[in-house]
Amino acid sequence: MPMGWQDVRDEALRRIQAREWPPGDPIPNEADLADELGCARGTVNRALRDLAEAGWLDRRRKAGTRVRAAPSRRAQLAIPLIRQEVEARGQTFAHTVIARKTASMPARERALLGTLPEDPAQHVQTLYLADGQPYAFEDRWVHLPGTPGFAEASLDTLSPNEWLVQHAPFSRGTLDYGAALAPDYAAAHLNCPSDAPVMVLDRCTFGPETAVTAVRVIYAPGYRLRMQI
Amino acid sequence: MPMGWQDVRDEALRRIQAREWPPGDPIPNEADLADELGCARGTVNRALRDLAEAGWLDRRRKAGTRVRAAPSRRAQLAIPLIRQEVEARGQTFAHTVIARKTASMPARERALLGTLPEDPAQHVQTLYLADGQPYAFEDRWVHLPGTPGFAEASLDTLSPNEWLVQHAPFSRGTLDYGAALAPDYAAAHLNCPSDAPVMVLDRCTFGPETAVTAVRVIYAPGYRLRMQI
DNA sequence: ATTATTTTTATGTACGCACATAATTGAGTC
DNA sequence: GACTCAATTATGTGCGTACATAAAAATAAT
Repeated sequence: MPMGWQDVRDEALRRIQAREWPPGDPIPNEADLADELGCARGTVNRALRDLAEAGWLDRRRKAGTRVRAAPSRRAQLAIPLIRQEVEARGQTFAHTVIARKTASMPARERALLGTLPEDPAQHVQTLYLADGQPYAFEDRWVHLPGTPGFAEASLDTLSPNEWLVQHAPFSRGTLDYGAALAPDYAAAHLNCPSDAPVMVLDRCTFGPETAVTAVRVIYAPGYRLRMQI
Repeated sequence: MPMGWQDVRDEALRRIQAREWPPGDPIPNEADLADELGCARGTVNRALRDLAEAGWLDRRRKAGTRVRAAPSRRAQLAIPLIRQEVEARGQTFAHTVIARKTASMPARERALLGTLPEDPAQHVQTLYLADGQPYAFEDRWVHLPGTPGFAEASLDTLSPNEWLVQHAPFSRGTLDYGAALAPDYAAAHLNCPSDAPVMVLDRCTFGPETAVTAVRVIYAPGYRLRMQI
């Protein structure tokens, strides 16, 4: 029974964790390892590539493969739609569009997205509910040149979040979490005191060509962001 | 010049984003795509696997490959040592161990780690500084059976964070961020009012065999958690 | 019709080979 | 010694083939 790449991966990880391959040290090259473990170099390559992506190894052409001294492990955060987030907790999801108007984008959002003052934009405020209770308040600016159809879209069945995910191709973005006291305008909708500590998410989304949207999400008190290594 | 797997990946992503392959629909199989694009099936396989890992596609044996209707994209958060986090901002890093004593682990941490009441443990409180200013306050319980040598380790040069990363093999863990008002005991050290909103990180770490440590990190006001899609 | 069994099929993985590429090493030169 | 440039070498990638595996589809049995 030959070794699969997952077996090679597990064995290599064992040696790293057991300090047989100490931090900072180079490990044998792919050909030797393949020889030792009795598999093809391609198999070893895939296993080590996987460990490198997970942050255990540093690989450079010719320089070889080394065990990372300070393993900067990567946590993966699956970014779900708010609907999925709520429904995964077994609660019913709903949303209400509180305000929506076409206007010119404020300087802060323009700076984040790199858009022009004259670009048409739309401002949408939405409240997300879980089992009827406020879950998050969203303050969103949509860059209309990057989101054809949004200006005319009804947001009754699809939330702005969902509409954009389904209709606006997006390729990259940034997420920026912080803690703050609930701003007055959000606290009113979230049904919480305005001095409650809340998580605030600033998110920018870009399509392959142009900016899509800048959002500030203010989560209700008690929200937690969970992820795994 | 033949297509590399990254080219295939880009072309497939373009078709997804251009709705040539609409959400929910199956895409051509690997063999046909390879034929069409003029490359080997392995190349297509790697490209599509990559897109599946990034959340764009759903793949199942025999069922084929489909475009995800609701792309649950994944953000990657590189979890750095606090030292690296500080130094990356161009500030000097320092730490102070405020308290350290061997004691039995409280029920809350025991529940998180799944350890026994009689297991020896150590409690360490540390203040992390950036340019001399408080950066984060850490309240840590270390499970000694999973961290041989820690009980006797000096924490003068290496912070608990660094010591554990370098000496204790860890394989998986959980991260849990939330917002809270700075607790009194932390506010005193962080030099901030006790009603300031702060980010709180609860982190559990497990080695291949046994639990390693449970930490609560209270970041100074203004801390932001950044990541990218 | 329903259930059990076989066939089919798309993806998953492995192998061996070849060549590309980057970066270190070392030789040669001033 | 410092610099230039070529040889070396470990990883990165691609191809064609082969077989494994899971699950859908088709067939046979009840």
